[in-house]
Amino acid sequence: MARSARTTPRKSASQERSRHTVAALVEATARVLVKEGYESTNTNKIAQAAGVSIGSLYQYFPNKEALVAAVVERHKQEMMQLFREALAAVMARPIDAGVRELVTVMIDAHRVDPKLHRVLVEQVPRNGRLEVEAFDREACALIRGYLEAHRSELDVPDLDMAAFICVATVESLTHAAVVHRPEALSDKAGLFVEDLTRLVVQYLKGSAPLSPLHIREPA
Amino acid sequence: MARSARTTPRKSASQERSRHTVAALVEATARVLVKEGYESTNTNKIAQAAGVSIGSLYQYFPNKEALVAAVVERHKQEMMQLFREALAAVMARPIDAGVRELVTVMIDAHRVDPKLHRVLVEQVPRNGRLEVEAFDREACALIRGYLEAHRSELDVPDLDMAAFICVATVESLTHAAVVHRPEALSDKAGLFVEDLTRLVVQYLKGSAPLSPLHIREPA
Amino acid sequence: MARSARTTPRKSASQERSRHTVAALVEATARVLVKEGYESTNTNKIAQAAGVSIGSLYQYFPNKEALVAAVVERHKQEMMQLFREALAAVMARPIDAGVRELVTVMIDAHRVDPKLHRVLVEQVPRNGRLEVEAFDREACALIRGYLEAHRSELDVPDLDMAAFICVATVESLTHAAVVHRPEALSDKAGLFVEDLTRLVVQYLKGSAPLSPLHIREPA
Amino acid sequence: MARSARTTPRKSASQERSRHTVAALVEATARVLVKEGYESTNTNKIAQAAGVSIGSLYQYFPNKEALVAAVVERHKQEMMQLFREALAAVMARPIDAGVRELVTVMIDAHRVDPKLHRVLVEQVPRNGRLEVEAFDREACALIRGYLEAHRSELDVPDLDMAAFICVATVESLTHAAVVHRPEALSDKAGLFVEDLTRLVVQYLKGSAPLSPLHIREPA
DNA sequence: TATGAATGAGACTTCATTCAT
DNA sequence: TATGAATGAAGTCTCATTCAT
Repeated sequence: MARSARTTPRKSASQERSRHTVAALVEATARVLVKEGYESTNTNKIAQAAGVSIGSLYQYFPNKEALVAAVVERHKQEMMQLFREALAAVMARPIDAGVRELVTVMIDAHRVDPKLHRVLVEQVPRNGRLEVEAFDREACALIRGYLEAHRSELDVPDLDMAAFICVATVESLTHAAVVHRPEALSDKAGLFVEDLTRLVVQYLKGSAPLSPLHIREPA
Repeated sequence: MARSARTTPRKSASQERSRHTVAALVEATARVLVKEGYESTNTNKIAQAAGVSIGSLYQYFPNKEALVAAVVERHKQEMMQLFREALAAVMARPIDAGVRELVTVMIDAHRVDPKLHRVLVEQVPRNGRLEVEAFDREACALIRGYLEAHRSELDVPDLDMAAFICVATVESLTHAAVVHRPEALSDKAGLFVEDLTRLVVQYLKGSAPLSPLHIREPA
Repeated sequence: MARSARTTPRKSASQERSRHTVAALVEATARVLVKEGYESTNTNKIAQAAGVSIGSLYQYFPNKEALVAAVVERHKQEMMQLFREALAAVMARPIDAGVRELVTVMIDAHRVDPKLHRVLVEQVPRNGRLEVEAFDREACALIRGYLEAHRSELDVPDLDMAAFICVATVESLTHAAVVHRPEALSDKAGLFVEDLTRLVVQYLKGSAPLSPLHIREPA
Repeated sequence: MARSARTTPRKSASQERSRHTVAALVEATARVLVKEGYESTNTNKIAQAAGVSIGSLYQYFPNKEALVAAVVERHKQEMMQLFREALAAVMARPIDAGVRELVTVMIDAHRVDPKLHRVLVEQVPRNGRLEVEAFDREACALIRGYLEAHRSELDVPDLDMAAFICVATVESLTHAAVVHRPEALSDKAGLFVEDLTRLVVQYLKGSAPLSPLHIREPA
């Protein structure tokens, strides 16, 4: 199968035309992915959709996975960019207002190209190499910074754990809502945002410690 | 063909030998899936692993997808069974104790066959037909029953939304922890369970109305 | 492939139940052939259509070809029977009335089970063994007898050739009309019969010898 | 699938190399068909016989049927070409000389590649799509033109019917003779041509109205 | 650098036939 | 004698990738 190989572009596309070809290929991959699904996506279709010969495709990408990886990367960067900007804008605000804002931004981020997002999350195999890795390390690190800056507002023992839980919770609930319960976002607009915000904020602020009696010893 | 075709078994395996063959095939599919990953899994390997001829495989399953769907179904049923039992046992207990128990069970459930679970969730394409659908409707319905029974303890506006959020949160955090942060489960044993329980319980009990006033000092 | 083998039934179906099973299989083969076409006909479908197990099928027929051959044979016998009867009834009548009658009978014969006839003629491969052999030796022989009995009415040099030409002409034109020009049989009812009769009768009676001038020497 | 799919080539083979490949495939199909018969012909054998990879075969033809269809088409064109030329050459000649010439040409046409012709006619399933359609519409139309030009020589009520009968008669008798009675063409050379010519000419000229009175004494 | 024809491994699937029960 | 589960040879077709032009 020769399905070993790297997942990185072949040349750095220094020249103008090259850059254009590469961009066309990545864009075409995204389009084909959305239209056909991962299984039915193949390099011939991609090349055709890009208006590029199959030979040229392999000039720039060593294999199909590399193309998909490029799409994933581009998509991640777009979402991350929104997230970074939102976080910067929110850094100084207190937890609950900040979280609500971030939650709103995450939902919007999932709506940038929801069909593509869905294909990437649901159909693209994640073999270690090719991580959509929703609960991304970078997002965790960024959020950790925010939490640190607001340490005094929080009541959690471990910031790493807290960051992980926040990121994972928001990401997965947002994704689930966008994909499986679109009505939760439209019908009862606002309700989902509020609930999700409350979920996170209360967790972080830990207003009501659980009664110590209920703590079970590890099995 | 763009991957059409059904995903349901071909005969109901009325006779003894058939039943055995079908079981062997499903089991073999699970093993191959874990060992090879979804992409490299093919009907020949499955037939061989099952000690069955390729012809017999196609006697009972129209294609690879149907085999994988059977594995998914079996896996879902196993997890659901654990979940149902736990819920029944916990029904009378108050929210915080109950949630902690359920969270514990869910984590255990993810450890029944974590490698298989991971493959099913991460690599099996979910084309609508073949839903792993982690945040399963059935789980939501069951949890909704539990929440209803404890309505007085709760402070949430919408039980459907609450059930959805609980299920999705626990499922995805548990999965993420098992898969991406195994250390969170072993290193700081108990901490993850506690955090996750707290996350859910505080959300449900809504003890702290969201307002910037509620800033608490660290414990 | 093991596609060598005989084309004859395995047992003589001496017993009652056997005879019934054999008949059911032949009938089922005909039905499946009509419904599915030759290519898609297979022994499993035949067995199922006959309400007989695949094992039993092979008890009576060594292979698929034998089943089809049995259908062909049955069909040929049915048509032949009509032909024999008509010929007997017509034996004493003069050529043109006789031919008209025979032509009419042949057309009717093609309408007994035209769908089956079409499948047998158009789709069943004729590998020497399995001859539909439209211009059948037997028909030629029978017709030759009729022509002999009317030798004085005829103007043909060679009765074998004449019989062959008559049979082949009527058979192929009738078949072509039934299959490709059904309108020729319905729209202008009678016209086709008249034309075909005239074609044959004039040939046999040779009313107008071709002018000897036009005879070309063999190349 | 019950044999769906198209029967038309995939690309039009614009480039030189392509054209060569396509030609090689069609030629190889004809050779394999003759050597192995339709049933045993398969795409692997064709590709190998063409000295082309199986992949290339599928680049140009979607399936075996399409290849066979191309062979049928080519064969039909070749025969049609002979027929058209003969018809043009004969157009001005009177019916009996013209018909004799055309009959001779048709026999010769069947001898261009008689083995292939036999396989195409006898073994290739004719599923509507893939019509050998011996009594071809085009031939009927051409002959109709010839008959029209000689309307005054004829005594037939309907030219369409007459054209159909001529074409069908000559085609099927010629085929039957070539395939089933080769001796009729060699042993008594000329006799078959004469008989067939007489058959057609007398039918067309209708010199002898059908009536029992017209009994003639043997020559 | 671009092109697209060619490649061929290998996946999928069918179905005639056997054989243990 | 009937059954139908099992077999596996054989065929179809796809698609990632190469390479001559």
